[in-house]
Amino acid sequence: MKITPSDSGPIAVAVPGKFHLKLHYNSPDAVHVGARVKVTLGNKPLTGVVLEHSAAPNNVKLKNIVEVLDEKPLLDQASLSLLNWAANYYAHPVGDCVCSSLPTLLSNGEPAELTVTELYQQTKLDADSLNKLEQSRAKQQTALYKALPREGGLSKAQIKERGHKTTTLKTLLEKGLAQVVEEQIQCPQNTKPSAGPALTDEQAEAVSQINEATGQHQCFVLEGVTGSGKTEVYLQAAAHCLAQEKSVLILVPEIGLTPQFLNRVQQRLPAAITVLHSGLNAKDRKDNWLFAQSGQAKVIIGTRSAIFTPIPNLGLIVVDEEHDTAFKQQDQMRYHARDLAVVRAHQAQIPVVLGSATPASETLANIQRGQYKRLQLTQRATGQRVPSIAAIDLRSQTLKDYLSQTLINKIKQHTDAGNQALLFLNRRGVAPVLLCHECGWSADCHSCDSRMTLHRGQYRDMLRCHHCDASRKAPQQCGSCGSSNLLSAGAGTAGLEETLTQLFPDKTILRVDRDNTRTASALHSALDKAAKGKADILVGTQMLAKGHHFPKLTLVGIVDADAGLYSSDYRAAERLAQQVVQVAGRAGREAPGEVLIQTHMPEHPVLETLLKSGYDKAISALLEERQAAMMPPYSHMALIRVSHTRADRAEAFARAVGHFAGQFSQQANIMGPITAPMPKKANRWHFQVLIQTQTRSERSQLLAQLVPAADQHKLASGVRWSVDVDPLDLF
DNA sequence: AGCACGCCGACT
DNA sequence: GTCGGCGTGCTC
Repeated sequence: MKITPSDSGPIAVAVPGKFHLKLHYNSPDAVHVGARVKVTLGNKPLTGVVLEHSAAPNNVKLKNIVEVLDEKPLLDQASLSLLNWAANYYAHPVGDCVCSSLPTLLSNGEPAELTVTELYQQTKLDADSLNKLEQSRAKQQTALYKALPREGGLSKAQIKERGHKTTTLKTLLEKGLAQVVEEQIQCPQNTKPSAGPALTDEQAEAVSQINEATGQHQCFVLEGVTGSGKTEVYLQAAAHCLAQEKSVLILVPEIGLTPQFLNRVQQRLPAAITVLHSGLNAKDRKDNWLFAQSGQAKVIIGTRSAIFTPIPNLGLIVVDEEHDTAFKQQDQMRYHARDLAVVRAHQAQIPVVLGSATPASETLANIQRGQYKRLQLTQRATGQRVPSIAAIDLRSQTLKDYLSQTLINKIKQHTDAGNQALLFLNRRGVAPVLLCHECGWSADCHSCDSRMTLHRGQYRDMLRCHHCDASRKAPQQCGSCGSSNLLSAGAGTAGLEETLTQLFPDKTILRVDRDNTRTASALHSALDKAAKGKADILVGTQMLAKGHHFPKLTLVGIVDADAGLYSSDYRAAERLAQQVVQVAGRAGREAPGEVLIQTHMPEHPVLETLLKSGYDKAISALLEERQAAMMPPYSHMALIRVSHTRADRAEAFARAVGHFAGQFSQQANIMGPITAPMPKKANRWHFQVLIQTQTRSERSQLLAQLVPAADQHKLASGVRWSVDVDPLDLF
């Protein structure tokens, strides 16, 4: 590892907050780059991180730092390089980026030390006393005495775990048979890993390719259908990495939703393993982070923020379910952890594995460009059949709250056979679109090549274009066939649960979505119920598509595919394709399954290709469309969102942002300002400006000038604004 | 981002 | 006469 010189004198310090220029201080004492220092900003005491030893800028008198908090660097060069790269790419202040990468307790300035706990160990006994104890009637005390180690010790929790009573411990302590030692807690070590199954040929090939890349940069895309054993490939590659004395970082979308993944890694790898996610309390988070930072933990499993963790001797990064949008941070610095994983692996010259059954379009584009190497797992390791997928043409069918008779009959058939049906609602983040029930026509913008979204009004519904801000009254008749039977896709499914209850009075219906399962425990108990087959019909959103096993599930109905196919959001079709394949993976784990997709547009190219030729071909078709339209990943976007309590102020600032953007780049395509899809939210008015460039460097140069300029603008006061580089949604 | 400084309306 | 509204500008 590179040794950072410790030096006194002027230093650049990362501090939290919106400072686009680096702040400098003077350090009378020697201090390492990456160490924390206590400084005062204005008259506020703050904890900062030393970014570099550098010459003082002109015309500023440097303050002295108050105190050096870390004798050794807390962040290593690898983490600082990544944070620097990210700050630049995502146009976010470095200081804020660096400080918020630390666990709160450490960014608050607490010492970088592991929590000290009390451990209990046995006291040495001479042969006589030991004999006496063993002969006595105190069986529980004897058992506990023998269970306690002589060196190190067990925590109270571990003692309880092993079935001893705390009162027994108390007695042992009183009798002087046990004693307390205080020690820093240690990263749990898996000493007896269980063996994994034999690999299929495809899995073995994938593992060997990853292993061959040890010590050099290569990005692999592990593409495998649900049940094809991607996890097994990660585990074997990780084991190989560990055998080379190197550490492994595994990123997962949400730890809470995949406890079985965590358990499996913990049981299988012969290493000290730690986890990093937002569900941990502050203390655990700090300890686990320090396990990783100190090199004690060799396997780090974490959610997106774990990408910034310093890990000495990192040898491999795995990103599981790489297509998952949870990897994109949606506030502060809007980074994508998968993309940063690739950057980090490149900087460290190590392999990275992106795993998914449905790789994101940009990932497939990178394969096509020859940037990433594809590893495919085509067979289900368990040998089950992949469920059949078909579309139901809704045009002119009688609908009962968006349910077709075809689907209702199928639900009856499957549940009567004692199996489960899952009805999937694709509502999240989808703006409703007006479409004709008779012919499938939809309302398009007259001046753009995009779908208009439907806004429910008090007197008359309005159509609005997200791209050019044009709006007009919603028509009463279809623009193609003249029918007055118009529907709003993406809405109108609210009563679905109720309708099902009426249709199937003798069946148990379970609804799982964010509205009725806010907490993790509520979700778990619901999923548990579902998995045990205690519900006949499941109704749910997103969360049901992820990682859970429902053994009795044989029918999946995608109720409202139109919301994805007709959406004005250019990514909606991709998301629908992913959801279809992901939910299909839930069906037929034991019995053969079937997936039915309700739509007014069965001839939609993405859907048709998906059903006929599979996911990859569907995304390829989609990528061709994007290339023709110069949409990402063939161009590069940055979305600037602006809000203010006053609409005129928000719009004026957004206009200024657009002007700056035009000034700083002649080539960039600047769209807006337009009103956001929800113009007034929480008493603030929202506007946005979309910037599109040919190259990434053009965009980052533009943003590097734009951000500080806009920040210093007169109109900036009272404005909240953010930059979203590579936005997932354009609203 | 905070936070102080500063200049104009409704209260003891 | 002041208390406090938030507009403006600075923080190494």
